Amino acid sequence: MLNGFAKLFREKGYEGTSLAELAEATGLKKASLYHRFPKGKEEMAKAVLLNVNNWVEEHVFNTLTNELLTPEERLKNGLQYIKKLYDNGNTPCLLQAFSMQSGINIFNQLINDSMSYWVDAFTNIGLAFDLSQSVAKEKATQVLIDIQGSLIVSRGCNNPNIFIDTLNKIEDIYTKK
Amino acid sequence: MLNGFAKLFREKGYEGTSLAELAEATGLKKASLYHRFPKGKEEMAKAVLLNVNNWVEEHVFNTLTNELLTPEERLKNGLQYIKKLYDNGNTPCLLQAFSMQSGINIFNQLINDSMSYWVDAFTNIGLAFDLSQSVAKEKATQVLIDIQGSLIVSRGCNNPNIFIDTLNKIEDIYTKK
DNA sequence: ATATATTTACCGAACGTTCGGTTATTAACA
DNA sequence: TGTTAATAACCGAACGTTCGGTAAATATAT
Repeated sequence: MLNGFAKLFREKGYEGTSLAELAEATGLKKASLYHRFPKGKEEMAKAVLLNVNNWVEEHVFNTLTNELLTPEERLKNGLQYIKKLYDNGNTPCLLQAFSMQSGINIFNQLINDSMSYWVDAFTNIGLAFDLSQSVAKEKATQVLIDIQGSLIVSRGCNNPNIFIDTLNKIEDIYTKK
Repeated sequence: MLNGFAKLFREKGYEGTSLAELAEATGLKKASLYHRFPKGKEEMAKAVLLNVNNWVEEHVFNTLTNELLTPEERLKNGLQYIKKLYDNGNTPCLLQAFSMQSGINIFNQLINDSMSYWVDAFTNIGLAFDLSQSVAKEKATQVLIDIQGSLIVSRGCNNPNIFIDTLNKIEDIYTKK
């Protein structure tokens, strides 16, 4: 159910997704959604965002910090999950979709937290590669930029390879040099 | 007038911007907009996109290819215009705002062309730095990714410095190493 | 120069549609 | 039977758009 919502929100944004569409995606009727989400559309969007965050924590973050693996393995596996998250570059980022809308909006805090979370995750892997805290954070920020930017440029240029190539390059950022 | 539209579209997206807001931004009434833009909202959005493209061509592209300047000067000045275009990282990118909406939308072709245009512009400066065509294009794509990504991450982290730092780093990509 | 015709710019009001959200009723199930 | 889930019907408000008509500006003709 939340996955169906996510697909809509990612591709159409918050304002661009109507309750009619959200209802159709679930098979339920519009009114029935208010039984599950009494606070309406905003609650649905937040639920989706939290759900994605949980997936990211479970898969990406837990992988990047899994001390049973070597740093190289953590990074490689973590990036695989990211590739999956964005469907090889064919799926827009939910954070983008929600941050681009309505000027100062309701999701700002959640988005801010989520981004910090991503930075933390990659700072962690940087530390595993024996980088200093400051360098690790610098690289982590660049990884975020690369992911977000390549998603946009991939889509804008109709070329998912740009996203794939970027993920490969991220691996090099840590392992080579 | 188009600048007022641009501000709205950039911050609220296409669907998120209403005709009432567009009218208010001009001082005209809603109905009057249809005198200037008979095809309505879509025509307004396209006019804004073309207007921005013209600005970019006039300032960014012309600077990057100005043979009266050294490659270093072209790059430095071009980046200055980009900094201005995005108001030091405080203004979202119109291409992002339009590409993120409505699934497969009406602007896809225009967005695709605009992105190619940016890649061309930076491929050009790469060639001025004596890079091969393929390496120049590779670097140009990365510049696009850096700009688009840093705009998103800057905003997401409430830290415009991320955008500024990225522009500085782009200069290094060409001038150092 | 003056009066007339034509075009341009603008606006109030209303259009049909869709928006997010609510209420009253029915169906399902314990 | 009593509680929960789902729905049909409906709401006011806002959406993008259209239209009839007015005022201002421009062109034409005398």
